[in-house]
Amino acid sequence: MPQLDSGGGGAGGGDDLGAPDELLAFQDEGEEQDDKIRDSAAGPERDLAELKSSLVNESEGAAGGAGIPGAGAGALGEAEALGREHAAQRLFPDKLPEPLEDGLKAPECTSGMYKETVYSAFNLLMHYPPPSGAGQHPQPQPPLHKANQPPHGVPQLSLYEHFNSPHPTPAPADISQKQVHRPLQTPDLSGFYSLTSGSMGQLPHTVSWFTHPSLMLGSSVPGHPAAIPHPAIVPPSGKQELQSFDRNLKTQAESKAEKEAKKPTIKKPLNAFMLYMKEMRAKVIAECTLKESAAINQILGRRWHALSREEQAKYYELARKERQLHMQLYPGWSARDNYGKKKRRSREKHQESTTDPGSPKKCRARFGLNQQTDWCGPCRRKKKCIRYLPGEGRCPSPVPSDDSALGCPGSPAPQDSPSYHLLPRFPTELLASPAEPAPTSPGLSTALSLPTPGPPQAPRSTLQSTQVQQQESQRQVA
DNA sequence: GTGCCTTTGAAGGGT
DNA sequence: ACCCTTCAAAGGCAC
Repeated sequence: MPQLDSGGGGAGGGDDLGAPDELLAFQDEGEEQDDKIRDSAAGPERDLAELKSSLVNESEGAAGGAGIPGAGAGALGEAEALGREHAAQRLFPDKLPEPLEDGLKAPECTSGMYKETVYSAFNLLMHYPPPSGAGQHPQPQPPLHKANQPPHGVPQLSLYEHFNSPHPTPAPADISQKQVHRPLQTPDLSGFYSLTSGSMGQLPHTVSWFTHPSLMLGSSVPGHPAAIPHPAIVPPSGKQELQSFDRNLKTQAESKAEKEAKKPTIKKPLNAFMLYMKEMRAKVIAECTLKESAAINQILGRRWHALSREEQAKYYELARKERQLHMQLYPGWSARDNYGKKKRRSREKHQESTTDPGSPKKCRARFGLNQQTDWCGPCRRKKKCIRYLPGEGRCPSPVPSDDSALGCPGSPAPQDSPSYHLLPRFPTELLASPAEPAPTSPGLSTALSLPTPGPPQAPRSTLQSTQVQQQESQRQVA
């Protein structure tokens, strides 16, 4: 992310917040977190550490009251005291923290995004009423896919939102099969991610991950109420629920394959822009009376570029915390795990592009269209096939001050931006809000100040592509 | 019912 | 190191 160059003078937040620097910061998270904890900085990391510490001790107490062995007992003991104190305070707060989203949706509240710590909502999990068997030996739990599945249509919460939500969605029992393949330290945690000693070592500065409240609250943990789901865990879609007698008839291989199919998907943590979109989508929809996400996302993309560094920094920081939390929750998870789950198009697409004459690339080649920008009329469904030419890369996109500056030095001019070729699909009159002649927000005004639809600027556009565009425009009008 | 569209960022594999 | 691909959210739309 080039928008955020180094050298920001902000205290504490003056680090580079772009993606590469995020990584650096993330890699140093352990020390940073440790320092924050020690330095008593009132930040989310401290809350997390405190809560984790308190939960660790709760867990250990439940396991027999064994103290913390080893040299780290002292430090953890302090954290324990702190954590218990905080936990006790938060177990009976006068007022529950407001859902983050409410704050985010109000522009005037965005500055206080971190006033309520990211992980403070962990405490909310403690408010879940314990099951009847709480405190007793864990009983086999029925599959929670049905019972605890979020209502259909309920948008998935980000980690941040989830742990700040007063009504976090319940968890599926088998959060992931991954932990099944890992050496389990305790069968009680089989429903969750176990933390092996190796994975412990991966988190030297954090309390063992199974002390995370969402895990501690698992039904398998004595004394803890019902399992709380992780928002990134999504039960597999489809009708995989089988009757138990059916399962018994399955062969082992089948059941294995079935387990694979039933494996809940652990979603990727949201990046900064995704978090921004989640927050601003409703606002844009309200302002523009648009609902089509593709158009909304175009606007949001422009507004994202129009954001100041400080504003973007909030989301980069939020995304960093999401990734951090995600990493702690799922130490062995890889984004690769979800490859092919959304769409199995990698190989198919590859095959298609090499064999199917009707595929976008082939089609464009046949008609002499620009692979990046030209419309692909002959394609049946694709209006724009290739977004980026190999080697051209993405627009470095320094933060533009206005719409005209959306083009970047050394990059295609705005009118060559692929988005502009979507104008026939999302005409200006549609992107503009008829209910609001004058946009209320500057960002929106820049976002909506789209160029009028027209053929791409020469010399990139060929006559053919122009004709295709015109046809496309006529088709849209019709 | 399924996949596409559209955006940016992150991550992993390949070269 | 760089490039490419995929996925993350969202909801209308096309097939």
